[in-house]
Amino acid sequence: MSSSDAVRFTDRELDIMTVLWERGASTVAEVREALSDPLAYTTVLTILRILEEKGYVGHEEEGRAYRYHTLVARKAAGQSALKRLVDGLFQGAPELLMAELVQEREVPEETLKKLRTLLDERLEEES
Amino acid sequence: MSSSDAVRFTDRELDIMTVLWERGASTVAEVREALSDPLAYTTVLTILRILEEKGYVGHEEEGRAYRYHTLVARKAAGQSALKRLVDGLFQGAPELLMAELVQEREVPEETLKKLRTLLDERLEEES
DNA sequence: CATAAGCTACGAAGAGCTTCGTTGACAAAT
DNA sequence: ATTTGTCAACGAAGCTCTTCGTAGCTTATG
Repeated sequence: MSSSDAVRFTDRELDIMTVLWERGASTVAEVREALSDPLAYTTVLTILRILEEKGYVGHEEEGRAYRYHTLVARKAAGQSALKRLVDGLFQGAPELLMAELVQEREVPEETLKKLRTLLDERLEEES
Repeated sequence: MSSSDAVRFTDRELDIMTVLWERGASTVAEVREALSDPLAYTTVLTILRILEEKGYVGHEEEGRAYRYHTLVARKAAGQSALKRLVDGLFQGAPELLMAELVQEREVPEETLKKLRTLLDERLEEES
């Protein structure tokens, strides 16, 4: 069953969570520097505070600054978003989404082979 | 290559688009009735008008009412959302998303087998 | 003809998102 | 000791989303 999370990020929140996931715990200044869009210091701070309020990040004091860290795994966020996508646009049927991906032009053969391996493994452990 | 759409719906917009995709062209009253949440008539109308303004639906007069129809295929919306998801939460790597799906508990064996068939076909036509 | 019913158009109000300026605290540099 | 720099807190402003009430039009119904 797993928990009914509902982890969800706005566009900007996701930008910032991504920095935290990739860099690890960071200060406001560090996050700001890592972002591709040039945002004001206070803007980054504000969003970090909102993320904290929502329970997605936490912080520890480090000297006079805060160092923020994630409280949700990227994987959990991905699962949650994936479920939302399947439910919302793929009629709750994961296979429709899979088919879409498999048939997409841009996936290289290499990837498809890896996926088949994965699938085979999964199918074996099924029985 | 395809076009750089950026088809994107808010929660409520998606609710209504879904009705239109599933029922086909519909009047405001019909959409309203098909929705699971009880919304005021004008609320539905407003969102349909917004969707039209954004270019996602069109309408034709039918008697004194309008009949709304989609201008974007559900498939296109799905592809667009899928790309956004992969880029945003799966590091641009579709195989990560696929792995997630394949390893999910809830996908029945039947589905996995179908998917492998699909994969095999795709891999054959590759060479 | 008057009234009721069914529509669309308009606009407003509250909530959330995004952005940033200003303020006030504290420490480092002159 | 005064100035400069770095930081968090606060709050405001503009935008979108969501919801709905009211107004105004047109066609049936009494």
